[in-house]
Amino acid sequence: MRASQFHLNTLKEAPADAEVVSQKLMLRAGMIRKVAAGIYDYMPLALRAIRKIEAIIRDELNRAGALEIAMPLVQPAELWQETGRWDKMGPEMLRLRDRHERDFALQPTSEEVVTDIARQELKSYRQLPRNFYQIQTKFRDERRPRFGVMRGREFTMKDGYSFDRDVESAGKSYETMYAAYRNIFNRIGLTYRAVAADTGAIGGDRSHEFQVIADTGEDALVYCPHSDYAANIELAEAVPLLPTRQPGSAPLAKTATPGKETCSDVASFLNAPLTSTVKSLVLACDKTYETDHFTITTQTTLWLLLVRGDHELNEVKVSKIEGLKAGFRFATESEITEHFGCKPGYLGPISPLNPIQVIADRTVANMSDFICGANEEGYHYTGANWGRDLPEPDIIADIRNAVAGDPSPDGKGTLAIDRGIEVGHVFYLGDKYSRAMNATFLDVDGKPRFFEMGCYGIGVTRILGAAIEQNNDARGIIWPTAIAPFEAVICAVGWGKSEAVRLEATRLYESLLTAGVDVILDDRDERPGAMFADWELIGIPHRLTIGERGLKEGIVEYQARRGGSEQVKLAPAEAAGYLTGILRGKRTGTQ
RNA sequence: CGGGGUGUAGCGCAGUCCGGUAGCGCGCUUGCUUUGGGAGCAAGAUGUCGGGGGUUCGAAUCCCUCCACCCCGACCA
Repeated sequence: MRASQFHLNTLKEAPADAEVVSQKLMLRAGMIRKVAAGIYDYMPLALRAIRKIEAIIRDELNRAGALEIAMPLVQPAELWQETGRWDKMGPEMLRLRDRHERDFALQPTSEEVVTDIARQELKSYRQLPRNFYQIQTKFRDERRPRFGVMRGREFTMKDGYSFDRDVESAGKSYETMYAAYRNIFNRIGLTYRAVAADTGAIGGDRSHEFQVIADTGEDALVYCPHSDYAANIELAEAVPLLPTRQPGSAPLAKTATPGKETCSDVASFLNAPLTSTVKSLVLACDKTYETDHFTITTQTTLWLLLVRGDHELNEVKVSKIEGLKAGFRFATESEITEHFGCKPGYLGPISPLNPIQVIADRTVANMSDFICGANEEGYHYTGANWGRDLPEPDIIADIRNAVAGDPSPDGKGTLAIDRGIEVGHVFYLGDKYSRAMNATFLDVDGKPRFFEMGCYGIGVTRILGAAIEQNNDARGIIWPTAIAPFEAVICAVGWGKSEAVRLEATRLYESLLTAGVDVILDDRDERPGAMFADWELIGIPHRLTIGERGLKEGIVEYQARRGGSEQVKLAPAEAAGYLTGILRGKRTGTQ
């Protein structure tokens, strides 16, 4: 490709509404254009990177035995009604009507359609296992699209689905996909971590997220540097920090703490460690039922949850506790005042105005001589002890977020936390969809059985954003070579006036093309500063510069985008070989 | 959806309080000079001032209304 025939449109300033670095750089590099909230044009540079990502995904999935298909973007309501998701999905699913007033949805995912394929196409256990995937546009009408392509409404996703005859075989399909995902992300060349993830209503332990490590990531990843333990913080077990309860020695004392409403304020006011305080959080569960045909009554139950003062409540863990599974919210201030006889900031488990179910974190349950609110404005208790000063908690459970420094649940060291961007997810579905849609095959005994399913997603366009979030500097993007819009650029300095530069640059360009290098020749006759700034912003990983000045000394210069300003001086005849050597080394090195 | 904010040239912004010829920088066009880190000079082109309604002799500016976009808020690739 010659730059004079390509479409480049770089900006010195990013549009004001761009927030994260990947969005700013993609807009400045002219890769994307915003058409509406969360909806973008992908210009030639971006599409080249997307196609490379897709090619790697196809290659690895095909190698792993998956089969590419294409399912419709516009899907009939009937299929979604079969699984009940037509009602469950809510406004995130964009619905539309055709001219006959029939309901359709723009697909946010394709479990229903692919299960419909399976129940019609897969009739015998002899056809199993089978794995279908597609790379296709998805639409999710996010409440708040943001971060450019990282959380768009329209995006490209690879979604795949496996069908197996039993749980054991489905486990193998899952492992095969997990391994394929590792190969895919290794080849793409980003630093990532595969972490155990929440399985929601399905249960079991077969759900892993592939997270690109970046400080700007929305997810927290808990891992053990000394073992292979790694989990999303939503799931990661937070072990009790006190092995057993020590008997308390301090007397219970009500202490004035005027105006001190947070644990850290109370701790510093009382000159006590934050770890000796207990944080009280009040949740409410609303249960609605019809008392008769005309009246709907709401019954609200309040729960008091206790975590240590320096810990945070984990709402995903809470949602798995019996009695809170149906859903919960934070109690309102008036509900709290009514129940505790005191405003938030001074709440505690000792003698609330009305009795309440108490759920203590496992660490809290072993604390002694702790500090908690006295249910009286301006006062806290010190020296509180379970059993002696208040009843044992009704429920003891892991309800806090793990924090860096916690012991690893596998006992092999101490946990650390990274932030990550979720770019892939493998998930065991079981027979949730096959059962709902009556999708069966005939097993070896001649009896119909439900398919055991798995689903596997990769956010193709999100990978672009994640790659940039992870790899950028003050000058712009730094693409991993495997997904760069071009592997290399030749900057021809003085193209317009120097015959020697034109000849040498063209010769080098041709020999790189012959060697199979994806190279762009910058023949725009721009000033060198402008060329360098453009390609550094765009993030092309390898650059060769040819100018009259260098040619007089018999050299062209090589410079890597990453790694500062060191230039390698090369004889023009050896430049192509030098670059292909680097690229070949890279290619084998990352696999 | 709730709260906050912004809409003026392709991009970044000023002008709005206090109504009176629509501006600046970047980019774009033409010419000359320049040519190894976003060139200089000169001459240009580009706006329904987000839309609609109102007040006024006169509205980017004041009033009403609608819209779009952004930011902050616990289901997600």
